[in-house]
Amino acid sequence: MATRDDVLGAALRHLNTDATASMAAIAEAAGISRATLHRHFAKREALVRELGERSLDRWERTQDEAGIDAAGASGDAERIRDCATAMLTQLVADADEFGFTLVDEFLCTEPALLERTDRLFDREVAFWAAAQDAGVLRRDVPARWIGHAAYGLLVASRDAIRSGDVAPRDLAPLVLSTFLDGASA
Amino acid sequence: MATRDDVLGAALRHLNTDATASMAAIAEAAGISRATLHRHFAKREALVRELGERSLDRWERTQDEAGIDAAGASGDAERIRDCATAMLTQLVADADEFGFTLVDEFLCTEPALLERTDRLFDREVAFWAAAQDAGVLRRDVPARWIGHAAYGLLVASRDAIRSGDVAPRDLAPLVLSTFLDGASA
DNA sequence: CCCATATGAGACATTGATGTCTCACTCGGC
DNA sequence: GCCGAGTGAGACATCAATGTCTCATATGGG
Repeated sequence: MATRDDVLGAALRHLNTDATASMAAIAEAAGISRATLHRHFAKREALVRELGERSLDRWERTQDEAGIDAAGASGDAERIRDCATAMLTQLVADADEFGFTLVDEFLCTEPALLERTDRLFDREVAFWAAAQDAGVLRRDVPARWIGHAAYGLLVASRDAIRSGDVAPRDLAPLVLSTFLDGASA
Repeated sequence: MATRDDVLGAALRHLNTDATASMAAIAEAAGISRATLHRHFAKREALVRELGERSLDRWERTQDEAGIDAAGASGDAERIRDCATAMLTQLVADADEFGFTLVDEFLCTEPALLERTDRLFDREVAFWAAAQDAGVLRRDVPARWIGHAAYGLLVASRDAIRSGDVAPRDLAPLVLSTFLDGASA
């Protein structure tokens, strides 16, 4: 018997390959009937919203485990650099796992999720600002732009994996190094 | 009387704010009736596909006008750097105008468009590879990754504009400088 | 002024997905 | 062996969007 979490996992994997999949397709991918899927999640919205929540849970956990608040507050350059490295490395893995939530249309119209996204983004931006203050990141660009750039590189990393251009294993250092040092020689 | 191009333009602008807009919504945004919209584009697919084509036209034109083939073949570092700057600056504007085509689900499932996208991407990657050979870009990352990273930063630029975090006018230098030099101090 | 063309309004059939419900089955524990 | 919770299969109503069609209108050129 498939547990709710199993179903959620299968749905996530399938939506990662086709973000517009119908309930029927999701059920089939999860190896259960459409009726059973509806017993777990009354409406498609509820399923997708829950995946969105989990994605944000993961993002928040990644921020927590990297300790961005404490690291930012410390003002210690070395510590901030390590923290950024740890967080981005984990975020690359998260982006791979939660792929479709990065760009999903529906999730961008869900006020509750949107607000939480903003909160997490702001938290991250505060960290980038602290990194600027500590001399780890350049000060001549807005901290919010740095946040967007990091997001963009995560989208790029997902794309690189999907198109088979980069092995998942090599990706994190690539993203990290591009984020910090750019593409210039 | 709204010309076909007017309709296409209005559709593009509206789809940039809501990529899942119905034909009814698009018609209303274009200031015409649903019937007239259907006279211009028999099916929604046809409308979106044409916008995809135009987006690729623009991408190709931007590559052409920047002269990436000749610049790449020249092997001249200065020339390549200027070319990259010109192209990326234009691509930021293109990404703003053609926004939704960057991430649209449907366009990613249309074989014809997909193939053309690949061709243009490959062409650009060849230019990045030439930039590596000329010592303009670092050689320790795959050229294809550089291509993905550039794409990711375009997504980021669109995001930054939409969320109002960066003025459109400031965006190009920001993207360019982040692409080349990264976020590091 | 008249006519041809393009349009708007709206009816209509179709389609695909959604969400609800029933009924029969099966498998595991008692 | 029996019972009950969970399941699958499938019927069913609903809904939103699509695409087609008709007809009345207006608008602009000749």
